[in-house]
Amino acid sequence: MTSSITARRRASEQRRATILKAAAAVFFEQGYAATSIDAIIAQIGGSKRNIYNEFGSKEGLFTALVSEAAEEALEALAVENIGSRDLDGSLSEFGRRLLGIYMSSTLIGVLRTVMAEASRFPELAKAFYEKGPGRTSDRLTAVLEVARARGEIDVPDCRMAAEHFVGMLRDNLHLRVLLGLQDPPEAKDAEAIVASVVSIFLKGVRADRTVSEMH
Amino acid sequence: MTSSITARRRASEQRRATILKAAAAVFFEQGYAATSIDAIIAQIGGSKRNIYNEFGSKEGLFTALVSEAAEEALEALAVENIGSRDLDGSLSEFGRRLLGIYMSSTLIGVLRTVMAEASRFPELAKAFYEKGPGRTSDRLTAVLEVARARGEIDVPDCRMAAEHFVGMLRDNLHLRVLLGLQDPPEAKDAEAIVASVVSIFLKGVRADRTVSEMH
DNA sequence: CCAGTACGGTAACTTACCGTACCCGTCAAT
DNA sequence: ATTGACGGGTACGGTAAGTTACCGTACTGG
Repeated sequence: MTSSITARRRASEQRRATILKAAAAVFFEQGYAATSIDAIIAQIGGSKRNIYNEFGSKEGLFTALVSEAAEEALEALAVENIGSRDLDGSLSEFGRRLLGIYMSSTLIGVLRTVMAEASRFPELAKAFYEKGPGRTSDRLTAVLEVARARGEIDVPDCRMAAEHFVGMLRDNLHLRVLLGLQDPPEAKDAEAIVASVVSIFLKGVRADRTVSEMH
Repeated sequence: MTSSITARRRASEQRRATILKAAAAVFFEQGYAATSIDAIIAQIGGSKRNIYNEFGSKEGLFTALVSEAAEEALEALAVENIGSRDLDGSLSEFGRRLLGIYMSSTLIGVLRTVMAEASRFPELAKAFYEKGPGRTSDRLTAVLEVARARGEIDVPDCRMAAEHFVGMLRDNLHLRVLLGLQDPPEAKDAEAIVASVVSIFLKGVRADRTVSEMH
């Protein structure tokens, strides 16, 4: 009895996941308006009732897709506290994760569609920003403020510096990937990028030796 | 006789410009697929024959729009050589212009649509990148290499550093503007951002004093 | 074994829109 | 003044797509 109920629920979740996967492939490739429900169904079989029963409408499917994809991609950031080590280690770890996420095909697709549909789904854009890049900014700002309090760095505005740091990771390479002109970098190249970013940034914000030697 | 011909040509160019302006408003707001020719005509009056006579098709109108809008926005970068001053001045000037362009409503719209439609119009994405961000990278890389040859800076990879620099200008603030969550910064705030970026970057890449004092 | 229900497939309905054709007014040249 | 070309407005063909009505089916509970 209950087993059949849970079996049904499992099947339903399975269907839901299948739909979302196919929807991601089409929405993230073609954009919202150019994507047809038929195109999604053509990938997974079945009929449109599947989608309308589960998500109610095209908008419902799209918002569910973006929310869940963003959530999934971004949760890698939220797991544990990163600011516990020294600044170099924190920034490196931060950068590694951030770059990996930004270069993931999921987040590339989310970025493309969320930017494109920002005027049609403003609340989606807001939710995405706050859960992802906004939270990242907050976290990194806090890390920098601790370092500033310890006299390790010397910047007038930690938030601005934090935003510059994440910007360095979304540089022209990231833009080329977004534009489909290049594949995401291999792990080795990504590591080199993070090292370069952290090196320049750290040297750029570090307090002068005279100051850091004061304590 | 000839006066009427030139008058006609002027009128034609006027019409073309009017169409492009209205097309920009709609395409950049709604995206390619969601934009209807009727919506563009509704803004400027006239009939669709205007558009089809001038641009042939919806695709033709779109590619013409993106090409010309990008060209217009990006030509501010190409005017004169920037690397003639000292590095600080060059980077500041570079940053000022770049930030102004990236925050302009025109380029915000171009970025949104070019990213979204990259899979449908790959050659458009390529042309945009090469004329804009790619050229910027090249230019800045050259500036940095000159500075490195003079021993002013010390970085392993000037191109990578250049890309990081432009990335710093496209930080989370730029993302918020792209997502429609915030208006572009006022001139005063933009100046502060550029100053912060140049300060951190310059300090981050500057050669150690022991090295720069060697000559 | 039977009634009820919920789900899935077919297909139709309605709308939107690209691209084109037609009709009419306007304006210029002879 | 007449004629002809051009452009505005409208309507239409064809197609594509979002959404829903209808119906069969399979599974739940007694």
